[in-house]
Amino acid sequence: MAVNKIEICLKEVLKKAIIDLEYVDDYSVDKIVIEIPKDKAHGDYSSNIAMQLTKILKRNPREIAQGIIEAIDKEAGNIDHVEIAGPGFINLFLRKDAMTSIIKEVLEEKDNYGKTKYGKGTKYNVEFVSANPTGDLHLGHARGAAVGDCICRIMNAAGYDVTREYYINDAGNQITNLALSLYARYLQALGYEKQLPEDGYHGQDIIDIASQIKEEIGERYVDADEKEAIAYFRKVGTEFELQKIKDILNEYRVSYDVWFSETSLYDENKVEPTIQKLTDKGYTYEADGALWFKSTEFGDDKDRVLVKTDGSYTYLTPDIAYHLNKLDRGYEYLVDLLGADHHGYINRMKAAIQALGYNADQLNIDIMQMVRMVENGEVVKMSKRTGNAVTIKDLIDDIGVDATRYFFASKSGSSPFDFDLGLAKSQSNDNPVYYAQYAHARMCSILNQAKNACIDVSDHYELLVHTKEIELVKHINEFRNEVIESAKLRAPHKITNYIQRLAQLFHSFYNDCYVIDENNKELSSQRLSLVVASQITLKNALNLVGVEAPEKM
RNA sequence: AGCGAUGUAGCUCAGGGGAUAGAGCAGCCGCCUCCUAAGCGGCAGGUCGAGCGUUCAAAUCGCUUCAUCGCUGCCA
Repeated sequence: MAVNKIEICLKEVLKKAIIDLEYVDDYSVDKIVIEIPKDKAHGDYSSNIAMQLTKILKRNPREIAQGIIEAIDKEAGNIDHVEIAGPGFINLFLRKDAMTSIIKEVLEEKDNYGKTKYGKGTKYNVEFVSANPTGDLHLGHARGAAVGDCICRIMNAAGYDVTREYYINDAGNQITNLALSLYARYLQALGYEKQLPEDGYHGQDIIDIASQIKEEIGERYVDADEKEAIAYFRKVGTEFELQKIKDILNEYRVSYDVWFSETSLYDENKVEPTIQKLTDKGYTYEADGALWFKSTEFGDDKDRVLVKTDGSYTYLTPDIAYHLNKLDRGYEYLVDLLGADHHGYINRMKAAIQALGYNADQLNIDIMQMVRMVENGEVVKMSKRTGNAVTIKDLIDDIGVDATRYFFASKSGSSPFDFDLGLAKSQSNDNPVYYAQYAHARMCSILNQAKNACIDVSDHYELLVHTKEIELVKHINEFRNEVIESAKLRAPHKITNYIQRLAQLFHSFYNDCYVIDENNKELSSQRLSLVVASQITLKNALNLVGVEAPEKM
């Protein structure tokens, strides 16, 4: 489904030409590729249709192209002239005013410009971050949070119905461990001797929480039954940690629709019936005193244990119940954003949902490659200030929400990347995000000046014929396509690339085309319309990656 | 050993069948009596890890190979 009027029109015109020429009986418009050439000397758009047709027609592509350019209806396509180039490209040069009509559309749609119904309201559940509530979120989570949040914003804009979800692992051993660690720190805070568990949480955050708890409850659990005490610290520890996670994500401008508790799976008895379902379908067996899931029947490397010899579940078991629950809630597709260290998880979870009657392609697990912090070419594991792993908080404090988010959103999640903190800090003023924000501030400044000079936007644009104006208009015209592409690939960096280019084209236009000119109000007014369209588009694009569009800098 | 990811400019990364391979940062040279110089214009910088294949066309697809990282629990 195409959403760009000009492109639809050009494809129709090309289609009509090849049918009129009897090159083909019929041809799907979707198969006709037109693209914007990198080099504008190759036209506003180009098509490789003649080269594609060589296979069917068994003729020289330039010959085929010659036929097409003679048959093409230039009037209907708003085409100025057509050229054949290279091996058989058809380069289309549009009339100068062909694309300026997009300005009017943008001015009318305002905040909605860029939004489409492309996704047809398909229900998606996107789960991301889902870190255990046992400590602060760090570097890897910061990447997952930024990318996940951007994906949701972008998919929403492209017309998908997206639910953002966080799975809280609040039932496993790690929470018991948290409780034991807190209990120890609590007693220590009151001056009692108590050893931290061997594999306990040694971080400063645990000490801080314990001290807060001490302030609230005093010595209440000093002489209490240990079981009772641990149950208390389990509950209160999870609440504290979760609240910290919510607070920092909020500060990071990441929001959720659903916070799903693992414990609720047990409270609502979802786990045992899930195992039963697998057993009923014949996908489990007992061996070595454990209950196994025959995941190999669905392409996994080996079968997986569901119930351990000691009767407890592996981590996988509640996770299967959780994924089943999500699918049963009516989402057509699930997306999980996971760190690269969890990639082994893909096959077994896909196996599980297939065993439970769903399709493998309903679960999309996007793997986020690792983030390493590097300084002077050395990998740094710890924050210099706190001595702990680098947290989102460190990033926000050091380089700011906008720059951090933009930085993560700019990189494809599938490539590992080295985050040079020293560089990010020292060059924060030259960070690409400021380049884009500065462009926006400039636009707003012009808008203010125009208001003072009593210049208003125009609804016709025939004077916008400068190269810089045309280039800017063409890029604005591409925005909806770019949002759709980005949504389909779940690739926010497509949007930051778009933003970068938009800012660049605007800065260049700004230098060559003076907007406010009291002696030429008509041109001023038309240019002002272009500035408004640029400002709306840039603001909407920045919003898709959760970055502010400042009016002043 | 097997599975996965990655290898593109000095650095961090885009491009993922199509024309002369791009951006930001770093470097060099120019541009403010005029809407924000956090800007613009220009220069320099590349065996797209290597090899073989598929194709009219390969950085892009396939195979081989080298390198780096991750995973290969009845941990979560």
